[in-house]
Amino acid sequence: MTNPAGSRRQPTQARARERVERILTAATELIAETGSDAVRMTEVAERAGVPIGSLYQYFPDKAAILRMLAMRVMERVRDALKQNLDGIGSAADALARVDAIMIGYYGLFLTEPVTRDIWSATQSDKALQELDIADSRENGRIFFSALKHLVPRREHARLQAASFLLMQLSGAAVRLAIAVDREEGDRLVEEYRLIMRRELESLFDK
Amino acid sequence: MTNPAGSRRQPTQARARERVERILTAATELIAETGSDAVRMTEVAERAGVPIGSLYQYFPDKAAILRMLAMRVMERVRDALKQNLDGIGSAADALARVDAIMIGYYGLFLTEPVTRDIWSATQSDKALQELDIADSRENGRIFFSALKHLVPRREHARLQAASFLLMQLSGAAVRLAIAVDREEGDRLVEEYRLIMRRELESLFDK
DNA sequence: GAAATAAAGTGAATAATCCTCACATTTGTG
DNA sequence: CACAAATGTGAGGATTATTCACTTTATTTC
Repeated sequence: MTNPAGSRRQPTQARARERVERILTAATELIAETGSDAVRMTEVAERAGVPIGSLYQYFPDKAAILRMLAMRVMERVRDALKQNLDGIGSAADALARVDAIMIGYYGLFLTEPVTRDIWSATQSDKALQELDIADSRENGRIFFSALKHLVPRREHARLQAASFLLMQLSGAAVRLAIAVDREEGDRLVEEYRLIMRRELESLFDK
Repeated sequence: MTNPAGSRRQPTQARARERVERILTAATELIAETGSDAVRMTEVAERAGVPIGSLYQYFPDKAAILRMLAMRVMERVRDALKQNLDGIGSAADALARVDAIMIGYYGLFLTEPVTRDIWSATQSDKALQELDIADSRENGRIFFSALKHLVPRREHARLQAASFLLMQLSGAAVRLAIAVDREEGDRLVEEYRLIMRRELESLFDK
């Protein structure tokens, strides 16, 4: 079970790794074109230029492909989060960082429609919902670590809960924003940034 | 297309209405037992004690059944929302109402696990995600109407965006809370109530 | 560098499951 | 009661995910 997207053979040779990439690329394109439900395994195989059997060599089932793609998006978001949170100096600094995180988060999906399509599909199965929650939890931990030295007197339990919750709410806000038209989405993200800022101020207070 | 869950024959005779109820009940039970993905149409038919053809008499496809169930849950939530928002007198009153709404919202899923299972499944298909957004929008309108007389000077666009966003975030917060263990869920809902309260205060301010 | 082992590749065949449709039965109506 | 409308039925067609027995290619061993 070393393959986190499910358990099948792990590609070790370069040839196999390329093949897996081809499969993922083909799946991504098809999801963007027709939505994840309408994607057929044979289509993925055909577009990737591999026989159907090869798909099942590396992915236990169709959902695993989507899971893998979702995990890659999550990784990118997490990397950006880490980078944005690195070396926070003060409370004021933290507020600016969080603002930047949200703008970047939203921007990622706006500028890469393909990424958005994958992300939207990420709710489409129970395993993915669990993955999403685990992801928020992990991001929450990172967020918590970055902030806790700024609020040494704030009880940890609350700060942890707030971090976890904010990560999940941020995802929800962004998902909503990219699902509506651009103008409204912008307004929603702006409003959410105010909410987040206020929550942080509240954690910093006293 | 009078049937909002899709378009098929609308049951008019009592016999047919009962049948539809039996189908929905059976589907609900199976979703609770195995998750919506694993539910087979033949199983639903068998448990409901009707032939497979009858399912398709009233539901165009499998997703329509889930859609119908989700809509019923949404209706219940909406009714509770309306009731809780009826005749708000003051800003302080509004804060109390919103608190009650969240507690009731969370409580609904805690006390009725079956309802929770349906609700969790509500993300499992694109049409349902759209339904969820439309639902938040409608709830946002109701929320907006209930509050706008309290903040006549606040620009409508922002209040509308905030209402819409809060309804969606509330759903996300509750979904998260019921997905984790009880203790943590309680803490998350509590934190979210603070967030919501602060957002309202901010709208009332100035 | 030949033999042995492991990894990767293959696609026709199988299995799972949704959904249809032509016909039977029941209910409502003049 | 005769006729129309609504409802009920389930074997089977259609689609599509997945398997698996076998071949080919790469890597390791001696």
